[in-house]
Amino acid sequence: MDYNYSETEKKWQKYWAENKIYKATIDKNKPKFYVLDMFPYPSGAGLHVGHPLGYIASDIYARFKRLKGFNVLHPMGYDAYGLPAEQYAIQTGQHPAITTERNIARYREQLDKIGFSFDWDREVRTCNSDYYKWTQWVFIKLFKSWYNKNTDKAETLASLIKVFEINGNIKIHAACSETKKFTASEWNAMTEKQQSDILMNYRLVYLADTMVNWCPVLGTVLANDEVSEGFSVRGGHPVLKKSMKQWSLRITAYAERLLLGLDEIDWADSIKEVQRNWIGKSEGALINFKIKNFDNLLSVFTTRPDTIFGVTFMTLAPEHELVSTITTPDRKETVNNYIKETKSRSDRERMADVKRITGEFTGAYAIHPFSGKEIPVWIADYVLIGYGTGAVMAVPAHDSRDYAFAKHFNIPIIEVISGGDISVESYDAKDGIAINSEFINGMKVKEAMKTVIEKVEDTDIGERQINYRLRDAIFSRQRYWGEPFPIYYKNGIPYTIDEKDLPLELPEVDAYLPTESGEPPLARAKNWNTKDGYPIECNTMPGFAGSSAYYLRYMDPQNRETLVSKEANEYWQDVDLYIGGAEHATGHLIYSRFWNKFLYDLGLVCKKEPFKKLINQGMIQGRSSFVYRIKDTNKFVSYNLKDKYDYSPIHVDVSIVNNDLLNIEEFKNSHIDLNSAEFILEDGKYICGWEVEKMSKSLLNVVNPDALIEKYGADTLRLYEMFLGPLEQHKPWDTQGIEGVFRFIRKLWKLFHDNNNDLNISEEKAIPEELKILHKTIKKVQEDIERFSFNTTVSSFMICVNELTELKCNKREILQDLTIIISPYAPHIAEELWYLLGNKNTISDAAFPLLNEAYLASNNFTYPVSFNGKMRFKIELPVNMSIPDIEKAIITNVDSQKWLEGKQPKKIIVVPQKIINIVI
RNA sequence: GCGGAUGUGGCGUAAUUGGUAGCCGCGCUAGACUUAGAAUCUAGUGCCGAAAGGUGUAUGGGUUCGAGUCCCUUCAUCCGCACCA
Repeated sequence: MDYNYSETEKKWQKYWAENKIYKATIDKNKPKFYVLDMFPYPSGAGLHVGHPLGYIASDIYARFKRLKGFNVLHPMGYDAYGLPAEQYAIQTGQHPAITTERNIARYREQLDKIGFSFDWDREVRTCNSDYYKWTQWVFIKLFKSWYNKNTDKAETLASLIKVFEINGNIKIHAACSETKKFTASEWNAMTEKQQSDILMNYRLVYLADTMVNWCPVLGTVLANDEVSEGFSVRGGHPVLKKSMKQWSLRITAYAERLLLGLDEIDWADSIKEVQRNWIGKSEGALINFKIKNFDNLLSVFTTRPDTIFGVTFMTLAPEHELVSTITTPDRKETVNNYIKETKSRSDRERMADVKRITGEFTGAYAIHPFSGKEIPVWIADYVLIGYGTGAVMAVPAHDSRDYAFAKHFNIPIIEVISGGDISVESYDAKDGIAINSEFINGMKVKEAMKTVIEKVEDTDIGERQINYRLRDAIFSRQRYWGEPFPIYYKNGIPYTIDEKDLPLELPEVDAYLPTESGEPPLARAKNWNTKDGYPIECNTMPGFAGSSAYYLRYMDPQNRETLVSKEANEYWQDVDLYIGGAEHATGHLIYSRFWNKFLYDLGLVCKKEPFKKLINQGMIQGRSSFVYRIKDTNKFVSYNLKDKYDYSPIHVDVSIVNNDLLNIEEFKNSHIDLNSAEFILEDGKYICGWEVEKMSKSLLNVVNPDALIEKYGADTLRLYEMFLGPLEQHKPWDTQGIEGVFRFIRKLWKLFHDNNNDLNISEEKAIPEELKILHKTIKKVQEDIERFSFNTTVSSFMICVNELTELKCNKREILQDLTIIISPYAPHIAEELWYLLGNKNTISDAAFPLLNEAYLASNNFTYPVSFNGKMRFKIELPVNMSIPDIEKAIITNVDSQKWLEGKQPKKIIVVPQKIINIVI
């Protein structure tokens, strides 16, 4: 009999839950620490071993911080709205709430078994009306706000209306959709509908006709981050571009602040880079070109104003509004045909075939603003209507796309920046001297840019401009299982539902499908009207709505008056450590930063950035096993013999493979066709091959944490997940290796117990050697955990226990501190040992032992001695020995003589307490 | 194409600041205990070599007394973005 993990773990989990050991309350005498996991979407498949990786890491960190005297907030909840439950509902008629509830129960059961220190009293579920009330509430705030570029923050719409009434929109500097200028009297004369339409251009959530990503299979529009290469990220269904009236989030107003904020937060460079990319800032100039014979101006955005004298043609997107106006009659037919052709090509086709160069001349000419030369105006699909002005000044000498186009259509190429060879390729680098460029000749690129922009502004033909790739986020979904919009329509004008009437609860419907007229499922709801009979919005909010402020709600989850109280927000402030997957880089992580900045502007939260430190845990990959079927037979050949046959590899369930050995009986029983299978064995065994793949049901390589907990206990699982390797790295799961950690747990137990499994603790004083082992471990563990190196701490625990076992150390003085430092990793066994040592409180209330460097000091140091950088032997010398003495000692040493071979060393390098290197 | 990350034994990995490459664990080999197995324990285990020794951190080069670590080159894998003007 040794350690009974199963009984012990259950006992302490019960104790922790019943005594609410992990309940967090505001305590101003203690510093706060907020550790957050990205809350899961509770899928029907339950957790596999990859899911809890991040939760275990954050739990260890949370428990560690608590031992270090912090007041730790460590909550958990569920991102409960989402497509899978709804798709399931469509198929089965089962209400998604029921499926979701069931999945949550299963998740909770699995999570509980792992022994997390979550404060479950703070649980949130995005689909609960007392939670989504606040999602709707923020929506209303966004609806009633506009972005003032002068103050660089969001303000309430009332302030905007006041300005309109006095000055119209002439002086307003706002983040807004394109709006005609109007005066105060014009404003005051407008109908309510007209005013509403104008205000829509300013609101931070707005209703507008937008080109959206329409996914016919899912029956809904999707945001840009939910689409990848023309397919939906969830489900992989084709996505089309379509113009529809949709709610959008004016996240572009915050582009610059979202970009700047990245410099203040401690996130991995890779993910910051992804966000910078997504925001896609480019600085340059907006320049207006006159068009020959027309009054219209053609404005283009360029990041290379320095190359303006190299413009030899202009290119418009085929959808550009000027195309129909300026195309000459003789070119009309050709141009129209080209437009028609481009329209028929989907985005996906366009992307797939980037190399194809197409375009047509419109017959019109633009006038160069400086040289006055005539420049032909073309249309081509390499220019995107959605970016900049949808038109470019083409400089073939210094832009590779323009170059390819010019070559293809035989348009002149003028070199204006020296440094490249434009007969071969375009010279795109921003490095060189301006030539053939009148007033900027001889200037370097940077100076030339500045000079041109100044001239452009002075002569009133354009202005300095910054562009962003970031688009406003489409915020409505034509689905059932999401937050209803707190919006109703009166005479076609959208109004918000009164805040005091929130939450607007999700209604029941008879089917989770669009109506026959194509309206979203909510249109099926009975009485989906206000009490005055006005129709309520039928779209629902997207997945990221509910996750955008959940970290705030955790601070004050039961508050019925507000999203988060000032007191709670000022105490918990922001998330100190956030752990989750990198797949949310451009979705959740950018939306919630936006959401937070908006709430900050309104004075509702005190921090500009929600997540101070972010760690993206790596993916746990599956280790698939294979058997090899000889073609056209029911015979299977063992791994090392397979090459003698013509075979095909077949996935086999990893649960019937142990250490690459196939359990033949279970394999035969796994399918009727295999009952009569024959095997070609090696040494009487069937050896399976293996490969690292994604962990997935279909590849038969899913490993379930419950089964491992059953067999080895939660502490072992926790330690092993950490032991696998660095948290941020992707790594394959190999169940085999867990045995080593399991042995370690039992070894730890044995330190405290005799051969009869009776507690056996000595009260004797520890010897220096034992103290050195302990304090070496304390030092290593606290250093490693602060740099999130969890795998190395597990090794140092093993080393520590190995060394103490060697010394047969069972002294309380050592073991009690060891129990504390190990408790964040293996909380159950630690709690049990703590209890057995006679402590009455929970180990979570213990203090992390203080490091005493004095125990680590040593009189001697064992120097590795190298000759020309190669280590040859070791020598133990006193640490206080002077360098000349060390040199003397080493030169006269017998071992040195052998390596010197009678030669005189050229040089001896002594790095005290590091190394000795002799150069010969 | 651009940007980012990674590359060390049969496998997962370690080496925090340029200072003993391979810690810890898996696996493997041999042995002990056992009727047998499991479990446990002991020893060994980068590669070549009987040994002495040589060699070795994706590749090739460089800096240095000394490089897995710094610089340059090439290659491979993964991720993100992709006509963004």
